[in-house]
Amino acid sequence: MRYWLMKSEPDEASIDDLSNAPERTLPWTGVRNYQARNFMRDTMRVGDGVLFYHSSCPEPGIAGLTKVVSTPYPDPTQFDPKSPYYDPKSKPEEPRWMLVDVKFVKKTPLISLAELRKHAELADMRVLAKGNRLSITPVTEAEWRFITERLT
DNA sequence: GCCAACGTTGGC
DNA sequence: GCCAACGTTGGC
Repeated sequence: MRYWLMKSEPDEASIDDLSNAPERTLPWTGVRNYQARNFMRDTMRVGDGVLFYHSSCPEPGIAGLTKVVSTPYPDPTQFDPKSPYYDPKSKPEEPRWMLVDVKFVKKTPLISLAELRKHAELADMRVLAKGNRLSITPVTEAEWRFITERLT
């Protein structure tokens, strides 16, 4: 069992959108970064815990707890010419972008970026590293426990 | 809107 | 394979 933090712009998919989705589950579409893709394709397992993070918004921070509920499969938006995530270089017989489904577990009071930065226990979190732009980052068990037991 | 940081592209 | 140019991310 591993732990992750996944960023989503709430304008596109917020924790409430996830909560209101059928089965409270959404496919994690739109990742177009190889490192983030590799995490979903190669390392994630069904049942992994996911911190759901709101980014590029007035109040960035952790907004809820979710979990991985599928094995990897091709992101359908890469083949849809009308999608902003369309990738003309990707072919169905050799899909470039893979994703997993993520399911709502619970909403948390928003744990802001500033709050996360206050705690020495979280100082090494990948998502807080200077210059980090990865939308999916690993979270250690200690970080997960600190956040889920102490900050929510 | 700014801009630092980073990933990708493409010419060579 | 190098690396400059360009595009994107994302907090502020």
